[in-house]
Amino acid sequence: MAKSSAKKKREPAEDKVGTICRALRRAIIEQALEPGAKLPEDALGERFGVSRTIARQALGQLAAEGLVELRRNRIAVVATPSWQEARITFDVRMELERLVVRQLAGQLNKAQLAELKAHVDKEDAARNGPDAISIRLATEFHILLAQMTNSPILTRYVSEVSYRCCLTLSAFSRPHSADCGITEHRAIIDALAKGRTDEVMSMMHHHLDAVATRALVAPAKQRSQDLVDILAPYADEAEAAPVKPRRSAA
Amino acid sequence: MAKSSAKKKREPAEDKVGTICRALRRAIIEQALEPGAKLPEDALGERFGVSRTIARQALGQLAAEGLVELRRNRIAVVATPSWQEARITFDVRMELERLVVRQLAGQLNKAQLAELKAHVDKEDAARNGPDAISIRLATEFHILLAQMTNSPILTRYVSEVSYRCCLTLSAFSRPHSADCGITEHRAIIDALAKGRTDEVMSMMHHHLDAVATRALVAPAKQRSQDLVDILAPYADEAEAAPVKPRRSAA
DNA sequence: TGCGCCCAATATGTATGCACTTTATCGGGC
DNA sequence: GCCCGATAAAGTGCATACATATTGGGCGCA
Repeated sequence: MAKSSAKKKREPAEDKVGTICRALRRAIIEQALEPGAKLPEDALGERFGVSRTIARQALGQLAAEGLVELRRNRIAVVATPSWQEARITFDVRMELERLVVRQLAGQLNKAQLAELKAHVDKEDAARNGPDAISIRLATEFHILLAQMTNSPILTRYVSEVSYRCCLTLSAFSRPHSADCGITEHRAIIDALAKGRTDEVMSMMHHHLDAVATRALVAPAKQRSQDLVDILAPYADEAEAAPVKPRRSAA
Repeated sequence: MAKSSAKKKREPAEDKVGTICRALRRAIIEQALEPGAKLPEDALGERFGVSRTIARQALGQLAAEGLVELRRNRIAVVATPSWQEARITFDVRMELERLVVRQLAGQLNKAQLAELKAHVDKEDAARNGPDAISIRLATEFHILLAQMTNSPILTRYVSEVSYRCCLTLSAFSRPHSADCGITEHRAIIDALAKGRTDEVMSMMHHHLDAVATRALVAPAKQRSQDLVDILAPYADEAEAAPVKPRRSAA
């Protein structure tokens, strides 16, 4: 809302790379693109009406965010987070979001609080819709919080790690096990409004811990992954040698 | 073109983009490139013997890491962190590194401990050398720790935020005020070896807090920046006047 | 003298072409 | 029938070319 007010005759900044990135990000977190899905530069370029150059830049950016994997001379694919990485990813996210609410506690004005509540209402409305939408909205709630800190780097890190958690959810969690608790979101808003710093930090901690636990209770859904992914955790045991897991000829 | 025999030579993968990134990163954290320094694609390409395409990709990656600023249709420049961003950057770093040592406490083998000690010895040897080298080595110590967690994302985030802290140091700290305490590094290694998790987390916290405090005691050195940088915070109010909550500039 | 406009030099934004690598297809030997 | 090597197709790696935007300087006019 506030961001469109300062626009004058600002042309469509022509940010083609950003457009493609946003589209792909959304497709990925809504699970339209599952982990491992191929992303050929040609196809992307054709779909978005740009050349491979632009598609390639977009893929590069998403790779920097950890959402896609870029292998030399190979088709880029949607990243496939490993199970043990999932744990630490959620840990990182917990700490970052604790920082966010620490910054925000007691600092939000009425407009911001209203925006947050409106967003949770949207989550509520989408509760019975497809899982993917719920997950996206829940993630966007956390990103919205981060943006309100007015700190670019905190926003960037929280966004990235949240998207990555989304990806993890889409890789490991069973249907309906991954929804962010809407009630907890409301409680966090309330605690933020009242400026109870320690309390809201603790709430955020437990909230994300609950999400992680619900999602990672068991390494389910592994069946759909490639064989090498299933074997990855076992291969790690013997990682003392710098040997790289090579995919056996199928 | 059949490989006549079973000879499979692994080429050095020719990672040109990565090479340029590493070179620029190092130049930036050693303050050979100060914040605000221009980075024209042509010049980079010529210097590294590649085309603009590659130089551009490298700049894109560094921009994703927050080390360079990319403005549309304008020459890329080394990022100029703002003073209030510096505070939150160090906060993020503190939390991330607490996670690192939490993972590592009591888990390191002798070879790893020896590697850490050897690195601190290098820091010690460089103590009387140029500041830039000391800062780089101190930063690399923290990155080395992160790498030992064997977690790519933790490594990536710690690296990025550490580099960014370096950049902040180079922008704000006065000579000799920024050196990481070597004694504290040794103490951290010792506590890690003894597996005292809570203690080492606390030590890391205070260690980084001390670095931040030494570095950010006062917004000095602003004078050396370009005028536009000094005026940036004030310009922000002009262009986004409407409803944006204003942060008080020190 | 000083202000403002126009134009060339410079630099970025993007598409396209070519070389090389990987992958898929197909035919022959065991 | 199955495995293996050759060959074609597909895709990426990279450089170059051209279009467009910004910057700096010179010239004219008040």
